[in-house]
Amino acid sequence: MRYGTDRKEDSRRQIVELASERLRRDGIAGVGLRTIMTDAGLTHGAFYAHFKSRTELVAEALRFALDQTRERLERVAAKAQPDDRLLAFVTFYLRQDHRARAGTGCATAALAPEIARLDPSIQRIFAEGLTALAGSVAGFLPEGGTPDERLSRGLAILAGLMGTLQLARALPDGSPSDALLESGRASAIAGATAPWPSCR
Amino acid sequence: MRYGTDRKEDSRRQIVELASERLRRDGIAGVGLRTIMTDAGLTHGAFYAHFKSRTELVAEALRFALDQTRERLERVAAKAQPDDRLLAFVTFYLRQDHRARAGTGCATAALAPEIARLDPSIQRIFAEGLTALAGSVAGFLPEGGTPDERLSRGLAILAGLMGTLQLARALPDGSPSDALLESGRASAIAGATAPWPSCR
DNA sequence: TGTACATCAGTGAACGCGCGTTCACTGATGTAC
DNA sequence: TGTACATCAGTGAACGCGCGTTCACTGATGTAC
Repeated sequence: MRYGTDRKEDSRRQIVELASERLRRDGIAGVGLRTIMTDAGLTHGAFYAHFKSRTELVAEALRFALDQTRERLERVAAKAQPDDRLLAFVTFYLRQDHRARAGTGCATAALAPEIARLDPSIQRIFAEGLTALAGSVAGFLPEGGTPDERLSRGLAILAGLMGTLQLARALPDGSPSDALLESGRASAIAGATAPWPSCR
Repeated sequence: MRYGTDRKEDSRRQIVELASERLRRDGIAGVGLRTIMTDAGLTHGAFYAHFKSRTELVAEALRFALDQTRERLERVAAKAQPDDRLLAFVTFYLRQDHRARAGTGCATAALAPEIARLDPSIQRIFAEGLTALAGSVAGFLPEGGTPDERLSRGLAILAGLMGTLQLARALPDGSPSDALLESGRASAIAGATAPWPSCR
């Protein structure tokens, strides 16, 4: 080993982490390798010492973004009393700060439509991350229902929160966007606590 | 006038329409002018006889896509009895066919995250189309609430449907994706009919 | 401790390619007589 | 009705640029003695 023993691994980890931020902020089709490498304080030529292709980086960065998303929401919920976890999570998710910072925020909200257009290897990573995320949300729900029902409801709640956040981001900052965050919170709580699916 | 009197206008309309389909299918950052012009049976050089820039086309195609989305959902709802309109709309929205064909489907589901990254002139068009769309959805709701409350609820329902459709598209076709469409329908109906926001 | 050497993460020029955009030209059409 | 002309929607080569990718090279570092 020349250089510090972990130097290469540190660089690689940095690239993945900064790429995950860029992908979420600018879109997968919207960032180039030069931008990401510059973020990491390197030149673009060094890229292929770490990854065999852009696709490989996208896959790793997506996995990182999904893991980070789940860790953060679990950490927020863990700080609340069991009965308040769902509320804490929803409040955390539909915050102005989350609206403003897509780069470090929910990976599904930033990337879902784009994922559907990419190749199956990427979609598989997304599906895994999404299922794990929905499982976490399911853990915040009041008791009741089969595991499958709980997971379904977790996914549905996540879909609603994600859609609300996306629309709030697309609207210009201001009261309509703020009101949407507010009504999204109420709607998510209502959807999570309403009897279901018998309510139909 | 040489050529048929409407020839140029016909071409322009065709370009906008086909562009709106491509944008929804491949993403705004994912399509080039050559692809769109080839779709229209023309060569790329003709583009600037119709539009002053790519951005101008994106703006018009987005407007078209949003209008088409709203017209279709209103047409579907209009065919149902007043009390069944919401259900007809939700069922129409979360169909396998809609999941499969993003190009002719809901513009917000295909493009929301990307819109948030584009310039304000595009965001303004999106905000107008989205408000009109939410207004239509509000029209399908049971009576009650102020106009503002109804619009908020329309937006929240749309956000949930849109998010659900995006996630269903990102998952591989199959039973988890089908189940998500199903649970999204139940969740939307529940959210629309539940007392709200007092339910909180 | 000091010097010669081997390693290899990172550099930066270069590749072919597709992008948005420009422009001199073509050729199908309608008009004038 | 037939011919000469004017129009202009559309053609396709060319522009500079940034992309993903490759590769010969550099120079900071650790090792050997």
